[in-house]
Amino acid sequence: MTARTLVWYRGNDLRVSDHRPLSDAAQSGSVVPVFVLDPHFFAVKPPRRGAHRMQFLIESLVELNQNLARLGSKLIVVSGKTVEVIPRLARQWNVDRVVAQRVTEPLAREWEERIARLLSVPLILLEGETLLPPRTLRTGAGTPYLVFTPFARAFAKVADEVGSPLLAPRKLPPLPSALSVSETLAIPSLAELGISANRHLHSGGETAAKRRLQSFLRTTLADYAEGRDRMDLPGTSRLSADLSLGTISVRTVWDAVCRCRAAPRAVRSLDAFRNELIWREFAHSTLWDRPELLEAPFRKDFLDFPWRKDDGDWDAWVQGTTGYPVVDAAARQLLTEGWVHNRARMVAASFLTKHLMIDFRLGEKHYLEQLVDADCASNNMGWQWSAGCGCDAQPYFRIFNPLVQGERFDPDGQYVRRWVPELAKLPAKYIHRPAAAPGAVRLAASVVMGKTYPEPRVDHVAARSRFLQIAESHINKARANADS
DNA sequence: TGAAATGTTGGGGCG
DNA sequence: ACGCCCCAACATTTC
Repeated sequence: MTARTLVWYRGNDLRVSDHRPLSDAAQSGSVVPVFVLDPHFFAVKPPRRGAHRMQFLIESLVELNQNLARLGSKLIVVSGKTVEVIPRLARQWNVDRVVAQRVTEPLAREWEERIARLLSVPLILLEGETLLPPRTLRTGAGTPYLVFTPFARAFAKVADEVGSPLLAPRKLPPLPSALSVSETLAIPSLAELGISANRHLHSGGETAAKRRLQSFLRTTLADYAEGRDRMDLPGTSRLSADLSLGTISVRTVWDAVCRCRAAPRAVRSLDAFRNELIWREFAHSTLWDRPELLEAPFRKDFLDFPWRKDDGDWDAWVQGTTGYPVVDAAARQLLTEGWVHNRARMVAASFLTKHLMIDFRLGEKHYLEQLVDADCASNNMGWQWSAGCGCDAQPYFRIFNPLVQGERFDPDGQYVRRWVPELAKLPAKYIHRPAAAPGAVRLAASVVMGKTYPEPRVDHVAARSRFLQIAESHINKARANADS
């Protein structure tokens, strides 16, 4: 009952509510909560996360520290390499065990293996990043699921194992007084990190996360089934960053939705949202079983795919100057807000990989750097799905028409108007296809193709048939090689 | 968690 | 009254 526990906060768990390591430690003696500010966060090598996520991280750490202080403790922030710092502190502070939340990300798993070897006390990993531990769901043959629908059915059968969220500990013991904390830092400010504050970002921290959840349940969830696809409306939960940094636990979200007393017409919406959470489970489960997916396509016939290298196309896609309004809106929203509507992510990813034929891994890396909600597993699954090479991906010949997607899911053009203001004065009829607008309409809207807004970088029909032809021939070739 | 091409059907205009 | 054409509207298939 007098054990001393180091609670190792890893960045996917920045909360005190429903935090199994913290609750577990609080029941068994003294608690030392630690977060390591690792130079890896600032490194250039993937999977680096960028400034948007760093702002959300810092805000979340500040609040985590406040919440721990309210309970009688505090967050100790130490700078250095995680794999060195945690074992050293465990030794220095003479802790009896280290407890942390399990992480899906392969690099984090490598770190925890190295740390476990260096520690002379147990490293205990507890669940919380996902609703169910990876490897819970297996097909009849004992293999991982390759298709979402059967995975979701299997999930439904054991969904009651998710359980109820834990309350935050009522009180935490103060930090042991003998503890040397000479090397601990104040949580650095953004300015100290050389990052200028971005007012477009949602605020981090546990309180903001709970507010977002409540507002979603109250105002958005009932119409989620249709609303989630509308790029121009706030029809989604906006909880992705919170789930990724763990300012709210996915179990808390799941539980809250299951407790919702839904009007009959809203049942479809509840199911649709739960389905999205199960997609997240599927992504984590898949990456857990196949960490190599961060490097290579799942489908073997996509190895050596003839992706194009074209700096001009790449820059246009990154900056939002492809001449396709929805694609450009998505690019600019990403750079500005560190968040993109899911429908726009799909259209942008499809455009990069199919119309421009650029390697999905470049897009995946760019998204990981820019997104606040940068989650390796979901990001990788999304990109491999879009490129058509993932597990349960859409077939390669399923190619989004960015114009049609815009007209269907941004019918008045408000999404485009917000992010591509040079088109704002175009009427809804032409806003998704400015190149097709009559000259007088463009003139009235002050749009000059090639001047105020770029000509479409590729022709949709031509790009579509180029991809179909190359993909089909490559896949046939790969299949023939595999047979022989 | 597509889109485009192609096929089918059925109502209405018209000779 | 009838066949013919046109063409939505919907269904199926192909990429």
